[in-house]
Amino acid sequence: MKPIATLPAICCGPTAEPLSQPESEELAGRFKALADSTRVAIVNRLSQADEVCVCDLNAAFDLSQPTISHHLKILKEAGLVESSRRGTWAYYRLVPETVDALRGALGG
Amino acid sequence: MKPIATLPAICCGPTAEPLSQPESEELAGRFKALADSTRVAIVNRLSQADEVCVCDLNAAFDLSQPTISHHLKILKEAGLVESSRRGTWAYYRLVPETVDALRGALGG
DNA sequence: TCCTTTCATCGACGTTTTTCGATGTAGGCC
DNA sequence: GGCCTACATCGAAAAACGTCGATGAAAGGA
Repeated sequence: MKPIATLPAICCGPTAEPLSQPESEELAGRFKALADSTRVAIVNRLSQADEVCVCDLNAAFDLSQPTISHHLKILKEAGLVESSRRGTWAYYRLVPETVDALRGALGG
Repeated sequence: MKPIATLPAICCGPTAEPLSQPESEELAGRFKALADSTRVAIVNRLSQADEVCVCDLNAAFDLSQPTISHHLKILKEAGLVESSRRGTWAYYRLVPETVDALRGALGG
């Protein structure tokens, strides 16, 4: 999914204007990234630290390592998360701008 | 899904605290209701009027009437929408408290 | 009463998603 | 080089999801 350049259109607030179909799809795609309890929990965890090692996530959830990797990929493609490697380890962190934009889409 | 009694826990903001698994599931369930472009478009439409007749939604989307009904059911179960019947017609409207709570869960 | 209209529900189908084990890749250490 | 660790990717199985046509239920009119 392409990064959020400008603030996305507002979908649901009192001042919302009609959404084009591509805009609806874009918003739905980002909400889909949060439509899984594991991914919500991962984002929650990332929001409490500057960055988190994948190894910690693997230990924190009762899921296989490929499954965690899969969820991280979905979050990254949605632009909610970014990663960097240092040595053997991969660290993930939240992209606050995307979270903010998503919150803005809900109005307010 | 049970109605939002208190404000839900914050999942993703800078001040977020660890989420229990039921809390993650509850949040993910609400995001899932918005994880479809048709439902985003329906919510967008509802946000622009006090209430909307199902017949108008059927006309506005290039989908079958059962499909629209199905999406409305999902939105209603998520607490994002409520409905009432007057005569033969059913009218749906947004539940702003739920949208606000969801926005609050994203931090801010 | 019978017919029409509006909407919800049912049953089925194809697609997408979640999950796993197996395998691949790359870094660090001996 | 050889091996171990950390992580990503692949391929497959099961579950969930979106969609439709057919049917059901309830209201209004002739």
